[in-house]
Amino acid sequence: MKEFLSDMTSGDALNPQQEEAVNAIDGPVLVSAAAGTGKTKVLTVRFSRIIEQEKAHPWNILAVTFTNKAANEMKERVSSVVSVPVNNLWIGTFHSISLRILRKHHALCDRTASFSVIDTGDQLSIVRKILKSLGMEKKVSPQVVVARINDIKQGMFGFKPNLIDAETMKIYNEYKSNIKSMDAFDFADLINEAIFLFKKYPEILDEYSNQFKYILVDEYQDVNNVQHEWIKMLSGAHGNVCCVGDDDQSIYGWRGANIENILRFGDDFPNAKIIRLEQNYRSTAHILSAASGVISHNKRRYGKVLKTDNGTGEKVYVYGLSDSGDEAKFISRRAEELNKSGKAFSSMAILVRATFQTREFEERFMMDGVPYKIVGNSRFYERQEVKDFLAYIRVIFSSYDNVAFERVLCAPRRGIGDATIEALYAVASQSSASLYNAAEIAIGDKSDVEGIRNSTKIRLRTLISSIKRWQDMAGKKTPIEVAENILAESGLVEMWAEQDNPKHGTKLDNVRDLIKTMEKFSSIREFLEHTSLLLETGEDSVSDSISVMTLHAAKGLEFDVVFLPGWEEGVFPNMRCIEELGNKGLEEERRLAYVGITRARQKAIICFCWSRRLPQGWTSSSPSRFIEEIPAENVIISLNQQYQQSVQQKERGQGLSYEWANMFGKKSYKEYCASSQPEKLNNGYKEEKLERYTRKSAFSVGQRVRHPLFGKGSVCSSSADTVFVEFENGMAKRISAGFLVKE
DNA sequence: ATGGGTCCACTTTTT
DNA sequence: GTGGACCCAT
Repeated sequence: MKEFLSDMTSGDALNPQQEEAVNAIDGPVLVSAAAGTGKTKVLTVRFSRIIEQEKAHPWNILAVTFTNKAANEMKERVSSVVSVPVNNLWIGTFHSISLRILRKHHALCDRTASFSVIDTGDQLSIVRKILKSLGMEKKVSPQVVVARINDIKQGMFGFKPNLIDAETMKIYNEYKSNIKSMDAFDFADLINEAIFLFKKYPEILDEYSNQFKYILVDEYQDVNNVQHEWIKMLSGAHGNVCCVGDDDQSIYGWRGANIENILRFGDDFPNAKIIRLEQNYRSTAHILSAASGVISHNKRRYGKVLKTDNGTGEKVYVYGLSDSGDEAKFISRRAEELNKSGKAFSSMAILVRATFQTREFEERFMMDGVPYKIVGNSRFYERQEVKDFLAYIRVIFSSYDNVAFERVLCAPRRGIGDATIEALYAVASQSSASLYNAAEIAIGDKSDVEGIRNSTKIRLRTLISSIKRWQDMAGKKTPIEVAENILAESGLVEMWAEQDNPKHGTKLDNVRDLIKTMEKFSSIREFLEHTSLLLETGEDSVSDSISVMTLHAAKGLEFDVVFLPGWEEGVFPNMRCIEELGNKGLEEERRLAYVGITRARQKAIICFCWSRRLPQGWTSSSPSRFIEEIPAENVIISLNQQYQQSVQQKERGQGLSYEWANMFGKKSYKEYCASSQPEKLNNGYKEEKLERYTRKSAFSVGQRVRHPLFGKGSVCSSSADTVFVEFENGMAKRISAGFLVKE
């Protein structure tokens, strides 16, 4: 088996704990690997060592990761050492591995070989339809129903389905039969159906557990109950399972991840060996202590001591700014300065709690000419034009795909509307056929479907014949040729051109980007599989750019400099998390904070704002409790001038709130500033420099103003042309400066 | 019956 | 800025 190793890797320098983790090949092993301790290295070396010791062939090792990104990285690393075609390797996400298994046994799960995989958006439109048909559209929001359906499927209710009320169950069952008639599975189904197969057909389980002699699981702390069962079943025969994870980085509880799975590994797998990796190779001591300080406030955890030889380094820097625009400006300037002093933009990242925060940075970077990229869930596949285009491809591939066909009917508008679609659905359910089949029936010469006029019938006929032509092409030509033909003849291009806003990249360009990736696929089927599991799109790693992404997307990555904006109560920790899940939610938020800080090799810069532009409007906010939780000796806190003024204002008016009192160590704001106001930032960046960048506003903070409609009030914060005012009638609003008169 | 308009609430994190 | 629900002119 050594012949598969292109290179002997035993020379890789591993520390004693890593070495132990790599060599404990047989039997259950849990590697508790804290941030930056070489977890990926252990996994890949272990992979090749199994082969090196002639324990198994490369295709007898199953490696499961959580994200596609992690899977791709692992594939890359492994294939640099193991000379086997990537397609023979079983490295992938739970979803992609399950999909591979289901494709092979599709008939046993009541699906055709070309079943499709639907995404959350599709789920939403199906549920919307169901709610309408049950007359419940006013009663529950489809989002809530979809979330609930996924909760059920992800094993959030354990094995007690009686916890679910009858109404939800009714929708749930309706949804299930809908999906089946569409010849589709949703994400959760992929894993559930695999388990179903294993249970119902023991010979299939045997087949796979014999094949997978060794199982490696990455990010074990994020495994949900269903995935946990999946692993247990596959490893049951031999128990050769190695799970790597960090309980302090479990951040997918909302998706069903159950942190208890990692905490109780020893109960699940008796005689399990537990190995801890605590030597950190990534960050400096200040950063590590800051992160450890924060996470130590969590109760339910293994607890660990992180060590580093990387030197003391710089303290974590915390900066208070007046508003989210200032925050973006500050980070943009700071990044530019660091870049001028020799740091590549690509070694810096901005990690946000929620995607809406990225917008402010996009705008700022565009203005300042700082190269940036929004990483990860770019929502590319959720773009309207991408979905439009993919709908055509999906219909060509599977005529059962109702969601896609409905979209095709209406994009572009072709004189077919709600009434026709409803009529078609009626036909479909009557003859238990798909929407597409219903259309085929309806356009027949003799058919006379109620609610469809003759003119509509002609339009439908044109569309169906186009689709038939494309289907025919798909059998003979390359995916790209088919795609180009669709673009040319569907009318999509014209529609997008009309909708396009010249400010952004055009919709056609976005779709062209997608079409470019089709090159890699020899069939539409392969291409759709790629898109259905939302694999990475283009590699836009062309230029040296700063990365902007969510904290979730940042897990597993590292950067020299990490900016952590938006550390305010409500944003981070996120209010809804705490409301919905209480202390459990708070602990998960704290783990996110831990993930964020530990991404940094050299510098971690945290920001918080006095007022923030949220999607709904402006709010004033107080600093995140996580800031207080950073040990004082590892952090420098300072406030910009506008922030100071705002605090003074507040102090004078109604006294410091409880958060403030904590924040400043029970001192008044003035005492606080006197004692700890730092003159310089670590690299000589002076306070006044930031001020110079701040455009003068017509109104100063605290200024009394009058508005023609809302009456008198005082200014809380203001930028050049917008002012945030707290009115005497209790309202607080963001007002354009032109409407305000000084009192 | 269709589609353009306008008003509305809504955005936590992802396979 | 975004998508959906709803209204009204065609």
